[in-house]
Formats: sequence, structure tokens, C-alpha cells
Amino acid sequence: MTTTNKKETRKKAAPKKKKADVKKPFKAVPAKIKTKKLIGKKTTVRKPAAISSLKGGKAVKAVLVKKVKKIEEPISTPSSQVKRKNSASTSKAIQAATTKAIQPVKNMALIVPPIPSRLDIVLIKPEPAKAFVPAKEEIIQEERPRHDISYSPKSIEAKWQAKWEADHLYRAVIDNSKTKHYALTMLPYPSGDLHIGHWFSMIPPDARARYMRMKGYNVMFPMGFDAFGLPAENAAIKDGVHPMKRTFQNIDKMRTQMKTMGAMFDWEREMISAAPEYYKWTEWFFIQLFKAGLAYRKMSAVDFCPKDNTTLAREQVIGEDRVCERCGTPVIKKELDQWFFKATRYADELLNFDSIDWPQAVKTLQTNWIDRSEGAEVQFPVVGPYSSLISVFTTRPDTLWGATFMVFSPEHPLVNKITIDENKAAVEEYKTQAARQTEIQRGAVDKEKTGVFTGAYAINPVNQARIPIWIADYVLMSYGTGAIMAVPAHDERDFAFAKKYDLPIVPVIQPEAQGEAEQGEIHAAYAGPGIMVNSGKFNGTKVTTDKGRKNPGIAKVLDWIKVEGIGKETVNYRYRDWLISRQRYWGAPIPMIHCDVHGWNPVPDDQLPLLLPEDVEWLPTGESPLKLHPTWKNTTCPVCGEAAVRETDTMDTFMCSSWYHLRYLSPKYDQGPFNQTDYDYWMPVDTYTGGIEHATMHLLYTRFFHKALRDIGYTEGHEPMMQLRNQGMVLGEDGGKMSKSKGNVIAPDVLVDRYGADSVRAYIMFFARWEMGAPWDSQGIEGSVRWVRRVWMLFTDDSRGEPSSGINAFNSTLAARPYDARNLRRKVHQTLRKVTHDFDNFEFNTIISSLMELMNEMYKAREAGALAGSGSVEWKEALEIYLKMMAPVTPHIAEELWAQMGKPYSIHQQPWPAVDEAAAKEDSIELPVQINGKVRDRITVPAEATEDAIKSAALASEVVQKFLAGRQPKKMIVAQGRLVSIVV
RNA sequence: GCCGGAGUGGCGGAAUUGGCAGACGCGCACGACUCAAAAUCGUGUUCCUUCGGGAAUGAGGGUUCGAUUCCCUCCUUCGGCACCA
Repeated sequence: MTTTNKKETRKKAAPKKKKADVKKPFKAVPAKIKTKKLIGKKTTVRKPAAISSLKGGKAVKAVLVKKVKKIEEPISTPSSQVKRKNSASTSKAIQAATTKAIQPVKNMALIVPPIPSRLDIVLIKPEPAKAFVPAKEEIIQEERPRHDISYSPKSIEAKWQAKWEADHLYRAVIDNSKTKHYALTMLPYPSGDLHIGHWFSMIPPDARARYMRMKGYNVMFPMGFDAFGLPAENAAIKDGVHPMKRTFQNIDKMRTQMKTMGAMFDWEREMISAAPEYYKWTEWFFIQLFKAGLAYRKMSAVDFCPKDNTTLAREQVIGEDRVCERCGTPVIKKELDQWFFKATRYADELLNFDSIDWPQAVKTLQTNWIDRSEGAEVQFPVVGPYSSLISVFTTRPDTLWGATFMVFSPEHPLVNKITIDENKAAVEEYKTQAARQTEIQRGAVDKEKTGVFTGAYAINPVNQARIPIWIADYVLMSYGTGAIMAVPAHDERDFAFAKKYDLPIVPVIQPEAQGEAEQGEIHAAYAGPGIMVNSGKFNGTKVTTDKGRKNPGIAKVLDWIKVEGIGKETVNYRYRDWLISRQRYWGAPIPMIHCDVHGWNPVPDDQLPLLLPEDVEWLPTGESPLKLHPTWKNTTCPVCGEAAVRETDTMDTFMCSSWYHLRYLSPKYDQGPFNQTDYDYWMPVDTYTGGIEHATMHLLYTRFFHKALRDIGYTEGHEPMMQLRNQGMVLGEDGGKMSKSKGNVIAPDVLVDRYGADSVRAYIMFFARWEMGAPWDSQGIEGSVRWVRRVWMLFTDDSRGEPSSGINAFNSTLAARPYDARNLRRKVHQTLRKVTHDFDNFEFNTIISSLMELMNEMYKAREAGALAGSGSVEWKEALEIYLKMMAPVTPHIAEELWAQMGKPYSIHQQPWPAVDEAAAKEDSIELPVQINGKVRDRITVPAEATEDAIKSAALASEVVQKFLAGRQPKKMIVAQGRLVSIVV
């Protein structure tokens, strides 16, 4: 994840004293506020509890008061930092503080701020800070009535949501006259509660889908639930509620919550992976892959989580400590017979991203995950009583002549056979110890190399040298062939091992600069370029640091070993086949039947879906409840009809999410997973959005799945998703990851209830860069709330158009100033250009900024009086374009104001306005004039001024003349439309 | 150790291609309105300053008339991988 917590970082790096803290004591205000603010600052108590429901039209802010001890210590204030602009107001304030602040108010924590010594000059000398510290948490209630305007988000939002749904406004229907746009956002797991992170991942893509629709695309924007999985089953074990019941309840709740967002989800296309009509086809796909030879069964040591009682895929085991992705328990190894998909068959193709527009970070992660390395597999004959050929993989066949010993992984199957009798005891002991270590961790980087000699020897096939065979735990059974040729002169690990056990080190690559005479004792492994030495006929061959065939030395040796029959050129991957089996109940059953005579066969199509039995018991045994069910596993062989047993494992849930984008195409189709007509129109996915945490899991599996289905004949094209964009993560206000246990979860329902969905949507798009994410800030939302309300005022309250007395007295001065209507048009079209650009590029936060700027300009224009109420064309155009630009972001208020303007329903079916480039163009521009790189003056020139005209205008400037002081400019650079730079 | 992000005011962030650093917003300060608050509206708000100006985009160097942007070295931080042969 690229999410960074900059706030915290910077605070840690530079813990500066806040200015506000220093000044605060001088601004004494009534205790109510003072208290709240001090508490807020000192203890950073800005919890979700600060948001509460609307009460009688007045917002009630509940502030949770926690420990306030810190405030007791007086702050010594350096007098230099204290500035008093107005001593009268200060003493007035102090008076207020002393007369009012000291009286405790009911339910209120009273804290007298620390008083700096300079206050002695004031008549009243308050007591030293003596805080009333509440023993426990208390709630302070602060009345905050809202400015009374006619904007009522609740009724507007409910009204339009109902109408849109009744009108099927967002239903995606095939329309061959339009270009389709399939916008997909990763589906949530139905944990039961939507949090603000869900909104962060859904609202901006929703706004963009809406924008694409206004641009004229036929947009499909579906939503569903990834409903199988561990948490529901764990909960079932814990408190006995059936996973199905819990899951579908959660889905109902989350769907209701989601609908308050006012998103354009086409709910008629909803899919739920745990519904039989969906997992029927998950099972069916498994069978297709099995029939195509892509599914196989293998006994293998798998990573197993003892707490969740389930096998884990490699990528579900996290970090150095090798802990379970979900619960953090250290994983253990377990030998089980399981189903795999041959994902490695597509390894090379998965490395090719040519046809897709995906973030570089994801491409790099996938590339590193697959980790392809080119090299050779070379056969080394074993000498002695047990004669055999040992295969090793190497990326450096050019160093074969330097292989002075071999090392086997302790688990290598040949170890027992080759070990000579007198070394057996030592080897056995080492193996036992290594096996124990695997479970903890074998891979501490700087761990000292250890190993044991087997007593056996092999022959280096290139020079017939007799070399010893050792075992050591630094060689892994899971990579390559589980055995290596050790070249200590040119490999760091082999070098360390050779040094420790005093094994021969023969250099075979010599740096070109180094003469033969300089050769002495070797102190480190050399991995750089050079020429081959001690390598028979290859002596003198140049070797670079390139990998594979690009390296001339490697290329020559590869050709030669092939001719000699010593080995062959191969490619090795770190990527493993996809382990599908889970010893769990709450997943799609693996639809396979085992018969003693006919082996494994798929459940016949007419018996699909193979349903999960509902009457199961959850016992914390580690066995799948399906295995414990008395009858479910008993069936008959599809081939011979004799008694047979079902597979009791279920599928990894990533199987379900590998094809959900296809089910959205035809969610109710029952003749197949999807309808071909729908596929032809909608696929591939045009824009896919979601978190980057799925880079090496879901996003790799779904690509594999698509390619496998393509080869079987069900899908077309090489990739399922053309454009991918990742959003960052929303952290809690404390900067930590949101979690229930930390109590820092922000619930969107509460926000919507208080501010309305439109304001929350706007803030979600505005508060952080979408691709970065940021810690949540409850206070900042006020800005978006004000924006939405000010827009409402702009459209509904004409009274402020006329210069008036009172509040707007200052307006008369503005009104006196002429306002050129072209300024408004220019700003409107410049904003439109910017907003269009930003929607295209997923830059959501600046969309809101631009709209705020334009609103400010519109207020200015209206208050200048020239346009207000006059119904000028410029003003009307501005209003219309403004609402259209707002519509994707704040769909409800835009629709409401659109209707109030008397425009035809619905604004969401209006075309996106076109930029009038002529109107957007500036007629005169202000250019900064730099002298020796420093801005000294600004000149205003016509937009189309020639370079010469600009130059002379710059030189005509008094300021410039002053700085030139009679000297001649050495050089003058005019950056068109940017600036003038003069070098003296 | 390797790979990939990120580092800009008190805070979130802005700055199409190398061209006015700090848009927009939060917060804060002051003012208007108010009995008073809240709300609303307005003004100001990077730092230093002898008021001329100077410094500043993690640190240091380089290229350039000009660098937040390009290059080199380093630091911090987040994420991924890690005895991968």
C-alpha cells in the first residue's frame, strides 16, 4: 500500500510548539468555549462521538471529555512571541474570563487556562491554574443552531432518491446507438456496517460514472456483495448464528445504508456470491477449468492457520513472522490433499501489461510477485553407491566452472538416499532442527549459515571436478529444484558458507581492470562484470551484469550445455499454482465426486447448483462442518452409479470474485453464467477501481481466470479490465487504521443524518487526494457543508443581489465597481475545462476546489449588481453550467435546483456542457517580470501581445529600470503566457 | 538488502509541459451583526525583517535565465518482497 500518514510523520519529525497554544491564554472567552477548545487541542479528543443527531433543528455537538491532566502545567510563554494588538480588548477579555469563566457550568469541565507571567500587568491576577478535572468521561453539550435557510437535505434527498428509483433512472440497458462504459468498483464484503472507507471507494467512482453518462456514454455501474468467507463462519462458531442468516441480514442493512449515498448503482443487477443462483456458476466454472486440465489435485504442505482452521494461499500469509492475513496468528505447515489451478501456465502472459492501463505500482507488484528468472537447469551426476542425476537451477550458468560444492535443501527427497552411513546421524539431527525452524522462521537475513556434509559427492559436468554435497537450510525446497550448485566466488551466500566450512573457492569471473598478478585471497563474492577465467574453452569470454541471454557469457554457455547435453535453458518463477481448497463451510462447494474405481469426476451439470446443506453444526474441531455432516458427502459416482463421496472442501472466495464482473452482465440469466449478447455489448470492464491491497491476489487471479476462460472459449480479449485506478485508505482521526477495537471508525450514516448525503459526498471527494487517502478530519467537513449551503443560497436567495444596508452594507462599494460580464463567462468556461479534465483524470479533490472558486466568483458578480436579477444570458448560462458540473458530485441538490429553475427532468440526463474556448480565453494577461531569477514586477499585456511588445513593456517598467540601474540586460527570455525573465 | 510510493504553512491539500510556490478548504485572528453567543457575512493569515528586502517545497550538491517539477548523493516514512540459487 502506498498510503502514507503524512500528518503523523511530520508531527513526529518536527514537534513544533503551536502558535495557537501560545496565544490562547490572552484570548479569554467564556468558559464553555474555552474549555471545549482547550480540551480539543490538548487531548485531541475529536472522536466520532463529536457527531450526534439533529435535535429540534439545532445541531447538538457532544464532545467527549477525556483526561485533561496535561493542561495543569502552566505554559511559559516567551514574551517575544506575545503580541498584543489591542490592549483594551485584552483587558476586556480578561475581565470576561474572570467574571464568567470561573463559574462552573452544569455538566461542564472548567479549566482555567495557564496564565503567563506577563498578565501581572493587568489589575486582576487570576489564581494559578487550578483545573476542575472530571474524574470520568463526561459529555459536554454545546448548542449550535444552524443559520436558518430553506435548504433541507433530508427531504430533498429522500424525494429524489425515490423518484430516481421509481423511474429506473440508472438502469443500464443495451443501447447500440451509444458507446458503452462499464464502470466497476470492487464489491464489499458484508461485514454488517458500512464505514467511511466504503464511501471513499464508491463515491468518487460514482461521480465519475455519472460524468461519463452526461458525456454521452451508456454507463453500467453495478454493485454486489462478496458474501462468502471466514468472518461469518467464525461468528457462527462463536455465537451460533448461521452464516447465511447473518450474511443476508448484513447485506440488507448495508444495501439500505448504501442507498443513502445517492449513487447511480443499478440495483437490478445486484449479485451476491453466496446466493445459490450465483455460486451455481462458480461451481460450473470450476468444472470447466477441471475439464480443461487446469484443475488438479496434489498432496502438499500448505500454510494453515490454526485459529481460523483453514488453509491459506501463499499471499494470505503475511510478513516475516508468517502470520495469517485475517487474524494475525502464526501459520503452521500442514500436509493436505488439495485442489490447485494451474495459474503458473499463464505466468509469462500475466507479466505482459501492454494492452491495459494499470497503475505502475500494481504492475510492479505483480511482476515481482511472479518473479520470473531466466537461467538453466543443469544435471550433476552423483557418485557413490546411490548413483543418480541431480538437477539444479542457476541464473548464472557462466559460473558453472566455479561450482565447488552442492547444497541440498534439508527436505530434498534424495538426501536420505545419498547420505553415507557415518554421516546419517548428523544429517538427521540437522533435518529435525531445520524442520522445527521452518515453522518459526528460517529467513532471518543475517542469520549465520549452517549445514552438514552428507558424505556424498557429485561430478561437476563441465570440468569433471568431484565436489561434496552438503545440506543447508538456506536452500529452499520450494524454489527451483531444491538443490543448488554453490559458486562461492560469485555468490554471497555460497561464499559465507564456504568460508565457514572451509570449502574451496575458485574465481571464474575476473574484473577486467584486475591483472592476474593481483589475485590473492578472496574477501568477498564478486558479482560484477568481467571476463571468464578457469573455465576451459570459455576463458576470455566477456560477461556483463545483464540477466539471461542478454549477457554474452551466459548466452554462449547456454548454447554449449545444450549441445553437450549437460542441461537446458529454462525459466523459473516464484509464482505458485493457485491453491483453491478451503476446509470450511461458508464457501462455494467444490463440485467433485470421488469414486474408488473412477477417481475424481465433476458433479453432473443437471445437479448444479450443489447446495450447501443448511443443517450443519459448528464445532471448533478444525474439520469442515461439511465433513461432519452425516449424509451430505454421500452420493453416487457419476460414471458408474456406485456409492461415492463428495469433496467436502469449499473454494477460496477469490474464486467467487474472479468472475463477478461477468455476472453483472446478466444477473438473472439461468442458461449460463452470462448471456453472450450482454457480454458482446458490455465487456471488457472499462474502468475498475479499488484498493491496491488486492494487487497480488484478486487482481492477479481475475486476470488468470479471464485468460483461462478465453482459452476454453468463454471470454474474448486478453484482459478483463482495461483501466485500473486505486484509491488510498481513509484512516481514523488518530491517524491509525480504522477498526472497531480502536473505536476510531467513522460511520457515514451519522454524517448523512447530520449534513445530508450531498455534503458528505462533496467532502469525501474534497478532503484528500483520492489515490492517496488521508486520516479523516471531522472538522473539515464544515467547509463542504458551507459550500453546499452557499450554492443553495446563490440559487434561491435573490435578496442579496441588490446592494443593501446592514449585513451587506459593504456591498455598496462593490456595486459601485463595474463588473464585466465577460469575466463571469471566462471563469465559467475555465472552470468547466478544469472540471472536465479532472473527471477524466480521477483528480476529484480539485473538482470541488474549482467549483468553490467559481461560486465565489458568481457571488462577486452578483453582488457587483451588474448581473443580479437581471436575467442576463451570462448569469443564466453560469447557473445552468454550474448545476451540470455539480450534478455528478451532489446529485440531489443539483436535481432540486434544476427543477426549481424550471428545467426539464432530469439533470442527470443532460449532456455535459461544451467548453467555449473563446470565452475561456483571457484578453489580457499579467506577467511576472523576473530579474536574475527573482520576481520584481508584474506587467499587464494583451493576451496576443508579441514577444517584442512584451519585452518593451517589461523594459518600460519603472521597477525594472530601477533594478537595471542603467545596465543593459544580458539576456531576455519571454515564456509565452508565463513570464518575462531578464538576466543582468 | 532489493523493488515501488511519499516528504510543500498550524492542518488537508493546489501548482497541465521546467515558468508568479501555497489555489481551494479547515483552523486561527480581527471586524460587522447580536444584550450575549451561535449561525452568517467581511478582512487577514508561510517564516524572518532594520519595511529596503531576505529565506523557504525532507537535507546537500548539479543542470538551467528559471527547479516543488529534471539528474546525483543522503535522510525520514509507508507499502511490497526477501538466504529466490
